[in-house]
Amino acid sequence: MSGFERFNKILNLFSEKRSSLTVAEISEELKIPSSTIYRTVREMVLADFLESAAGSYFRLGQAFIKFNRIINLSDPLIQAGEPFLKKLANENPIPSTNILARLFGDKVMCVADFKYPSFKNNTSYQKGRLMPLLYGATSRAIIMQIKGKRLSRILNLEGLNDDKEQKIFISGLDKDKKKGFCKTEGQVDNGLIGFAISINNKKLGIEASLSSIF
Amino acid sequence: MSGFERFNKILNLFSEKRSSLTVAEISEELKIPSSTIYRTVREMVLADFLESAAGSYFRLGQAFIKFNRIINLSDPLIQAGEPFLKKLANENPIPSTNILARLFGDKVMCVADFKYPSFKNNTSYQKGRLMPLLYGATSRAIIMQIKGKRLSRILNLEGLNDDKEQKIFISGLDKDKKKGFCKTEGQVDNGLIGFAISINNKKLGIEASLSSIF
DNA sequence: AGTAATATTCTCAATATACGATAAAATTAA
DNA sequence: TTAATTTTATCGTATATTGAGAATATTACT
Repeated sequence: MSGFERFNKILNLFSEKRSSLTVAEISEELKIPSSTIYRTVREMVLADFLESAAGSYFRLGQAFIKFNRIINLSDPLIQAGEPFLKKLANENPIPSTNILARLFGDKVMCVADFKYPSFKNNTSYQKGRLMPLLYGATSRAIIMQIKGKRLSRILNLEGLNDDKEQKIFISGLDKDKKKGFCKTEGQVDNGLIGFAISINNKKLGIEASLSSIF
Repeated sequence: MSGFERFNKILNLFSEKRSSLTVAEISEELKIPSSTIYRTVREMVLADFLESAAGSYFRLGQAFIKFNRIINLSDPLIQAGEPFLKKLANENPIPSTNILARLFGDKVMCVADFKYPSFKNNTSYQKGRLMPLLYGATSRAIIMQIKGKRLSRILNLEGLNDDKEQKIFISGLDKDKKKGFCKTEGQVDNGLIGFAISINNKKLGIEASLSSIF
């Protein structure tokens, strides 16, 4: 295993549910001797990718907050779209959450959001959370842009293996394409309605969507 | 140079001002052959720490957005303090920005903020931005907690080398300690006033502050 | 405080792997 | 199309990384 691979594997042990780990736990998970993990963890702490917490636990470090800020300030999609999100929320007569989401590999991630103050529901699309591609208007308006082999590869990855089902799904997408927007109800969050349109920029390699959820 | 070190050095070339780089630029900056950089960058792209942009440029990748979210959801200081920030802003008769900041090494970083909607000024303390320790109430309420050798080591690092000046600075801190809070005017942002109190938790190794700026 | 238990760092020799020079291929620009 | 640039692949060598185990430091407990 290469050095970087280990580094990456360690970080990916951290999750919403498991936000701190001991060296012993990391060592156990990755089946790597703890002397090696100690060394790597020390490096990562020094570089602020991890920080040591109480009880010999380690947590994700401030480097992520720092780099996240740089992305927010510089990402062309976020820069272009964020002001628009507020406008959208304020002009919408119904209180809503408004989301800018992007395709990364075979997952969708919300990269910017604006929640109208009086909108009280919780939505599953949250900045930084990876979401599956098949459900919800936010995701559909993205997958709508993909076609041919790439599309069916992704559908398979997402568990839509059956040929018939794929065809039905794709013909549904085609209808939305003609309409120019997606509307879904309760596909992701019970009781919530999503409206979405596609955004893309070939030059920048961006496949995204803009959506309102209410 | 170790693999991890290179990885870290590459990431730290990215900044607010320079948010995308080519392999040639990275190679030039780090004085490392581009064949090596290509290999490393490829690994980093694969792991979502970088993403390729238009014109053979590379940008910081979505991994940072993802891990930043995990931190926001799990960091004990943010979890405990964030709801309080809103309350503070709403109860304050003057529109303000309210900030939770933490010490990392020898720099202060804002980790959570809440800006009252009608507060229109821009403040230098922004989530994820590293700030120097010596100026502004936000930082003073943190450095107030440090003493002895560690304090003077940090003061030296921050450029306060003169012995006399150090004493003056420290006696100023002592006065604030007695008062129990810090108040500064225009030390960081012209025309803005900051109020701050210290927060710390030895068990968690957290040295922080809660501040209102208006 | 003193002792036991854990956590962390250090040492060192074997080995894997990262390195960089260069060539080849692929992509982009003209 | 050709030329220029970007990216990947190859490969022998040097070197950094590895893991076992010892040594030390820190924490927990009595």
